[in-house]
Amino acid sequence: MKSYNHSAVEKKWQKKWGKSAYKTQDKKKGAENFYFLTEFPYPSGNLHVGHWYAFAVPDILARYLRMTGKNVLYPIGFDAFGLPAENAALQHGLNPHTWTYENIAYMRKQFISMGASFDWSREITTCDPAYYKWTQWLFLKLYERGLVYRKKTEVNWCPKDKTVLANEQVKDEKCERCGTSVEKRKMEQWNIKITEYAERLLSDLDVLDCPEEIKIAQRNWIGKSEGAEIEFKIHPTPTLPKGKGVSVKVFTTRPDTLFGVSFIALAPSHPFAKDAKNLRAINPANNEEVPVFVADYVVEDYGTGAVMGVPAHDERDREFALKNNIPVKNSELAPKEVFEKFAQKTTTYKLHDWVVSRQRYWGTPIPLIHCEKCEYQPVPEKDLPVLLPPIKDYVPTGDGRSPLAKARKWAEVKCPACGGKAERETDTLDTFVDSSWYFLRYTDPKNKKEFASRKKMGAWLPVDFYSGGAEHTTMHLLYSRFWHKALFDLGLVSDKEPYVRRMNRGLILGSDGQKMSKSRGNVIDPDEEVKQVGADTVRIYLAFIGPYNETGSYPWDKGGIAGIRRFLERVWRLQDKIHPPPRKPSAPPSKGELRNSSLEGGVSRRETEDVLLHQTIKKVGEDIIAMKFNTAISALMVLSKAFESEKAGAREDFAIFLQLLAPFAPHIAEELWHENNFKGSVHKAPWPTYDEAKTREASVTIVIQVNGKIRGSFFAPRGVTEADAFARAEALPEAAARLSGKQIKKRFFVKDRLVSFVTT
RNA sequence: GGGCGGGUGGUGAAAUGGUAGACACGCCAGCCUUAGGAGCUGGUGCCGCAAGGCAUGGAGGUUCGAGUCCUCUCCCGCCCACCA
Repeated sequence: MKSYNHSAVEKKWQKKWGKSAYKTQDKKKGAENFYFLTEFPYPSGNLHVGHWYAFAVPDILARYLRMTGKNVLYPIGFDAFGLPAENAALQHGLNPHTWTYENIAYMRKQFISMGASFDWSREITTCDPAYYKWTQWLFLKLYERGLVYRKKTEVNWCPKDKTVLANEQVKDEKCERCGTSVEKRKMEQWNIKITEYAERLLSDLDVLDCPEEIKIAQRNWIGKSEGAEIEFKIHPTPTLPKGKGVSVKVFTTRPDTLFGVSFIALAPSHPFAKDAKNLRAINPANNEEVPVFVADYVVEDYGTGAVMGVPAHDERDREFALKNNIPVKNSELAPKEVFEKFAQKTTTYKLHDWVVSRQRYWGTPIPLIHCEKCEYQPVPEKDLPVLLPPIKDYVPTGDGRSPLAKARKWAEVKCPACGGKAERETDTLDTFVDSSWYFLRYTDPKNKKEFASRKKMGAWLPVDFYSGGAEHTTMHLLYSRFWHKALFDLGLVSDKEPYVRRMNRGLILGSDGQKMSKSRGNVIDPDEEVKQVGADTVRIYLAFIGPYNETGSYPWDKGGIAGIRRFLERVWRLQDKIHPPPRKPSAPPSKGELRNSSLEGGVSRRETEDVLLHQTIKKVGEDIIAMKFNTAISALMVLSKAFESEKAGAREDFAIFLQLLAPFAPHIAEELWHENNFKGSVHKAPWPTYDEAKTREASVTIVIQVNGKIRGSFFAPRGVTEADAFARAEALPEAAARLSGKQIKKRFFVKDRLVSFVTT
């Protein structure tokens, strides 16, 4: 027999499958559609182990679903706009476009080396004008509906480089490039009214099938809080506008502490902040005058940007009061009838509107035109897409605008409304906009007339299962849910929620248990691992490392991967044992079985094997669906060991084993399938079925407990009666010794499992 | 400070309230050998010669029976943070 040459096997099948083997039709006779989505990657340069974890492991589920008869859409694409491309341009003089597309080409090859069953005919790239035309179109739909508005928002500003900085460009409040302290600066930005959907985003979480922790994270992010606004009249002072009705509204969740108020605190940006020193506020409940302060701890855009200071009840209020020699009023709580007179019930959310303007080059151009006379006008649909113009100088402008503002020819246009002189918006869109609708495009990626046709979307949406990283639980997941709801209201999609089921995967750490990073020197290069042990081994290793359905973190272990390789070597050698049909009479029982069941139940070896086979088919299928690949693989290992111990294995059993292995190790399974003359492709073979009755052994082990301690066990036929079990147990010497001379007060019987005695 | 996850052998981990540690790594012993970091067999939670006892971060509780349920507490990780 040939030895297991993983690279020959993998290359051979990857070549045979090519790019079209997993091309998905919108309809397949007799097969139900299943849309299985994984978050698409940013084309950062090359695949790291995290990519393998994100794409190769879910591929197990995609392949399994296909074998169970589902018509599975498992697409791939690239979230290709973003800052790193622009940084590469600035630092190394590369063109962001070239940089991005070269990365994509390289990563595509790596994805193929994974043996992932992506439908490459549906590949999408968000920086492709054919894609971002529709990002712009959808953005304008939201604009027309009044969901997009302009507002002054704080940005990070580097005074030396005279540029806006992204959060990730700010390290310890200093500019990453020059080390200058970053300032906060207010700039006009485009905002999307996600807060208008806060209530629906909250309530529709109930229908989402995902772990409770994801729902909780979203609820907390939305941060609904029931509270009250209370108006404090301001004692007139010369500096404030004259006239009656000058007052400060505070927001509180504890209006009942109104009697304990000893000061008012304003956010530094509050309109009265400048005059705070001279102001006195009047508590409406008791007409007491209290001082007004400005305090850093009051958040400007939460509540009303002003709080009532109750040092007796609030830790931060107390701290502030102590520092400023404000008296602490040990209060009495106000009765409901009293505070309700002054407190206006309100609901606030922590969720902020979504700032989508970016002063960046490498993003989707915002399709708006500014005219002196007509203000902002949308770019007419016939002029979409607004193409990103090629430029040579990616250095940001000194006034905080995107480098695009330097492309004068591109920026200067006629106003679509009045035909007068006008200028394009030169900011680009946050890349979270691009990724808020990408899964819609996968259903109809080549459509030139629509972002996706109703019919195609109808075939696949909503997404049946969405797998991704925990870091996207709040931002991306919430943005895309919002976007979908907005499109639903516009009548553009048919579902209120984009995803039916969502799961977060864990994290792969370096072998030192630390997060993988170049600076720590613990980065694993998947290409190198694939070269040494093969893609199948790396796939199974990652799936085996820990439960995929939990957000734990698992260190990469060199020894562990060698163990998986050993497993596949053993699988390879199993073919030596294959015996052609008809089945041989059963072989003599092994030691293990003597210990187990054959003495008691009188079962033959063949029956015992059947039980294990049926148990394994059941377990592997159930575990794959639950994304518990680690225990599925363990079951396959157990089955392979059982086959190994046989002198000659049945051909049909080996076929079943290969079918079970196929989703995990697609190449070796296909090779062995082919080499042993099974028909067609193992990946087109149906998933093996099991007989529930045959998953149960004929004999069971009954455990004996006396006063809560385990004192022994015995074999009995399955279904043994309560009376028989007690009689057998009491007769057993180890139990009898504990029971003699005592009175049995209580007996418990758990069918096919346990008897328990309680004595005096 | 808030929220959310976790604490089980030397390690990654298993375990519908019913024999804790499946499977795998590592380690130990032996076999084989073309002397390889290969393969095979057996062993491997802790204490103990044994009988037996003790073990799922710690302390209580419920139960015939708790890793699993309840209360308190300590520690670790992640996310958000002067969010009233």
